[in-house]
Order: sequence, then C-alpha cells, then structure tokens
Amino acid sequence: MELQKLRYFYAVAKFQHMTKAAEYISIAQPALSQAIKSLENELQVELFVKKGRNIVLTEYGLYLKERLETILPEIDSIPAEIDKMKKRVSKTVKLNILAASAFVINAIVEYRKNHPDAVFDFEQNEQRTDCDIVISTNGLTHSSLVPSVNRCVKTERIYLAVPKNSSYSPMESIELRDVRDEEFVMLSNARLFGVICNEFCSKAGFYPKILFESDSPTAVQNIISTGTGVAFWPEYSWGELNNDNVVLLPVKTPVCSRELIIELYETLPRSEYAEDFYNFLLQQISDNE
Amino acid sequence: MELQKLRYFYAVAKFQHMTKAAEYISIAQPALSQAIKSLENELQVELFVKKGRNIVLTEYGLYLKERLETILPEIDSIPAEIDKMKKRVSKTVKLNILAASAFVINAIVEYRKNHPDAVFDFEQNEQRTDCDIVISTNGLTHSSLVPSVNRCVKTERIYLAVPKNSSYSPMESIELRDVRDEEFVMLSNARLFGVICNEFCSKAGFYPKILFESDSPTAVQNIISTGTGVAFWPEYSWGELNNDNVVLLPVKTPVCSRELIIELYETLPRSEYAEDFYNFLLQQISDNE
DNA sequence: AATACCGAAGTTTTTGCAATTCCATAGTAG
DNA sequence: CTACTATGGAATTGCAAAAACTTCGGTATT
Repeated sequence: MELQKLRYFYAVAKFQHMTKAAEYISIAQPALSQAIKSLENELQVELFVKKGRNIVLTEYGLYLKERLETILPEIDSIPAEIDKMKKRVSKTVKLNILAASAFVINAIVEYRKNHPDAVFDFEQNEQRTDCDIVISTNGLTHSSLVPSVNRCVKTERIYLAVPKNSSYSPMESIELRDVRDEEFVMLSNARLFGVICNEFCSKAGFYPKILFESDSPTAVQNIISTGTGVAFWPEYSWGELNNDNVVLLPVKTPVCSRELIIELYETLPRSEYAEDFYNFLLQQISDNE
Repeated sequence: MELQKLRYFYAVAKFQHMTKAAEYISIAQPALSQAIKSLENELQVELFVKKGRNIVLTEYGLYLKERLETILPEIDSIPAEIDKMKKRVSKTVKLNILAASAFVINAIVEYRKNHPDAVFDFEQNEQRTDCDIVISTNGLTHSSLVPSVNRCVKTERIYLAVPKNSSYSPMESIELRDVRDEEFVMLSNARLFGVICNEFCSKAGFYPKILFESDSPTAVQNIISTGTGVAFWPEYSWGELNNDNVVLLPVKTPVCSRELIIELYETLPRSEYAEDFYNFLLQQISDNE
C-alpha cells in the first residue's frame, strides 16, 4: 500500500479509464496496469472489473476511492504547510533576554513599525542556547556551544531614582551613602540586578532597608512617585523613564554600572531579520546616550 | 513523500533514536538514515537535529509527526476494513428476481433459520447481469453475458382462485370459459403475469372484466374472499395460499401454466451461499408439489 | 480499423545491507 | 585537571537486490 500506488489507483478510479489515467499521471499504461494489479494483490480484492473494453470500480474499489478522497488531500497539504512554516520561521528572531527585557521589548515594538512581518520569539532561559540574539550581563554565566558571530559589550549606568518632591531631586548627582537611611524599592524577580544593587550599597558602607519588592519597573515607578522611597534605575534595561514625579540622579561614588553583553549567533534555520535587529538594538542604545 | 518513508520517520520520531528505530522496523541503521535524509530533502527542511550524540525533532519534524499521528492509523485501517467487506460480501447472495418474488422471499426467511449469517441482495431489474441467481419466466428476455452454470425450468400451474361461498368452490376443477362473466382481480405491477392471464382468457374466448387491480397477493386474497370476484393464482410464485375463504381450482382448458426459469451463475467475488441457496430453492418447489 | 487493456523483456531507480568513518560523550589514568 | 581511550550512535560509501517504468507485441471489444 504505497502512497504512489494509491494515487495511481485514485486517478484510475476518477477516470474509470486506464489509458487516460496513465496519460494524466504521465506514465506508460502497462506500468499503471501493473501498479493496480499489485495493489489488488496486496488487498486481495478486485478493485476494477472489465466492462466491455473499459473498466469500472467494484464495491471495494469504490470504498477505497472514498477513503482516499479524504486521505490524499490530507497528505498533500503537509508539504505546503511545512513551506508556510518555513517562511514564518525565517522571519522569526529568537531572543534570549537574560537582562534588559523592557528595553528589548521597546526595541521590538519600534522595529516592527518598519518590519511588520518580523516575528519575535522572546525567552528568558539560561539553558537555551539555540537563539539568534542573547542579552546577558557580567554577572551571568551564559555559555553557548558555538561562539557568537558578533558581540557588543555596553556599559550601562545605574541611576538612583528619587521622588521629585524629595530633598535630593534638585541635585545634579549624589553620593550613594547619602541615602543610606532611605527606604529602597527593589526588583524581586530580577535577582541578579538586586545582587548588584546590594553590592553598590555595601561598597557605600550600608545595608539598604527594603520598603517593597516588586516585579515590574512600572510598580517601582509608582512607589517611588508616592515619595516614600528610592530605587536603582538602569540606564537602558527598563526603558525610558517618563514620569514627572521621579528624578534620576547619577551616583558619584561608588561607580554604579553593569555590563550589558549583546551577542549575535548564527542559527539554523537562518533567521532573516536576526542580524538587522541586532544592529537595530545597538543603534537604539547609542541613540539613548 | 512515500508512505514507507513517512512510517520510518514516524518510528524515528517516536524513539528519537535512529538505531533503536531501525531495529524496531527491522532495517539497518544506514538505510534509515538515508530514508530520513531523502525525506528531509523532499520537504527541504531539517526534521531532526543532532543533540549530543542523539537526535531530536525540529519544529518541522514535530509538526510532521503530529500530522502522521492521525494519517497513518487512517491508512492502516483500510486493509482491515476491506477484509471485513470481503467477509460480508462472500456471505451475500445476489438475487435478481424477475418473477415469483413472494415465493423467494418465503424461501429466504426459511433459509436464514439455518444460515443466520447469510445476506441477500434482492433486486428486480432486467438490466442487472452480475447476480448469483436469476429467476425469470418464459415471457421474459433476460440475457446474461455469461452462461449459467446451472439452470432449472419448472412448470408452474396457475389456478383459478374463487371465493369459498361461490357456486364454484365445491368443484374439483373448472373450465375457464365458465367464469367468463365473473369479475377478475388482476395484479397491476406484475405486468407479465397479467399478460399471461389475459392470454388464458382470450384462449377461452373472452376478455375478462376487471374488478380491481392490486399490487399485492394479499390484497388479491382479501378481495376474493369478500366473494366479489375471481383471480388467477400461481402455484409457487405468490407463496402458500392459507385463507379459509378462498379455494384454488385447477383449470381444465385452456392449459394454464407458465415456466419458471431458475438460473445459477458464477459471480466474482464468489458467493459462499449461492449454490446452496439455489439447491434450497429447487427443493422448496419440490416440497410444494 | 480503432480503441483499450494486458503480458513479457530489458532498463533505470529505489531500497537495503555491510563495512567503515566520524563525532560526541564518558571513563580513566597520569 | 588534562589527556588518552573506549563507547555509543549517526553518517558515508560501495555494492546487490528489488521495484517501477518503458517499449513492443498480443488480444478482445466495438
């Protein structure tokens, strides 16, 4: 019961005519006769009977034809579907964003304005290695099996966000130890960022009092803007800060920054937009400076 | 996209392991590798990727596997279904009953008491030629393409049915012309039988007055039994007459009879019960005598 | 005479196997 | 902790068997 024979059979069943069917599928007529006979042999059933010098379907042949009526289109749709998938996949950029997710999300939104057919597969997974673009930081040990084809290390300054109505807001910059008694808002799930910030504080000689641990930069903004606390705010990672009630102050000492590592990989299948989006990301960072 | 390759692929997809799959489907591992590669080539897509020293499905492979999950069982069910059909068909006796249908129906009911799995395909169609058993009469021109393997011609006497309360009922037999003024009940749809009966009357020198034309022997019985008419009643064709209000009289002149021709054919596929039922039919006629 | 299916012989393509190679992991010793 | 070795597992190559096609000729139907 090979598929080809079933297709042959189906053609003959439709034409009810060997020669025409053979012509249709572009093989010699004896080959077709043989194929049908071998199929009949396999099923141990007559599929056609001679009627005059033509042939007609038997009860069994009719049944087989009806079954094939649904099965063959089903099978034929597979290559087409896979082709569609291929197209979609080639337009997909696989991202592994271990840091600076909000920044990348903004970049994606911006990028799609000019490339509306681009698709982004966005993950945060230290294990995953088969991505086009990985963004990590100096605290992370993301080890890919293959070397990146391009790699950019960007120093990201980390500001102190203070409420506008606080006494700090008019300052140009600040010493971190000056806010040692303030209450801090920290990101809970961005643990790595939390670790770094704690290190800053310990360099400044204090251990921060935690007012609130939140999941989202937005929540951090909201809490700061109530005037009840301060927070560290990374230059790029959380996107632009556009809240009139919060002010970002550079920290004089200690040096508050971290390294953003943006890597481009050659994946298979080749992603059409990967390299272009990589360059777009770097440009976005430059524009922010 | 041959079915075999798809099956091979499916095995590999299930095992996620070439060698094990090759063992499972009983071919050598290189053959399997080649088959998969050729499938990948046809679809222009990688179906597996190496992971360490094993292989795992790609996105495309996963999709193909899921599709096959429904398609393969669908195809595999076909031979089984055809086998079932074959069994059923072999137990079917194809009848073409151009005369004596009631008689045959009784025989079928009787026969199935001893052969409950026998199936009867009962038709009345002068065109149809691929039947196991054909019953016709001397007035019919049923011409099959092949000669019958067995043939039995039986003379069927045709009685005159009269009401029990009529003056004819005590007689042993009757001259047809004696009932020339009676009103007749004729079968309308059994046109051939009607023709014969009209011939009998014309031989007897009269044209019968028609009281009623009916479709069913039962209706004929009912009408006769009201005492309002007489009718011709074939010896076998309409089954036994068991009605206390009607009496069957042999007709002395003209000779009232017709020939029942019962033929057995060799059909393909071979019907298991055809010959046996043929003999049963003949025996039923003998028993009636 | 024309149409249409079937059969036989020869050729090409596909499929399968065996031996081998290549690669990645795991184990082991210095 | 590095390096050498063993092992598991897939890919490559070369060759044999089987399947599928083609051409040519045959036979039956109209």
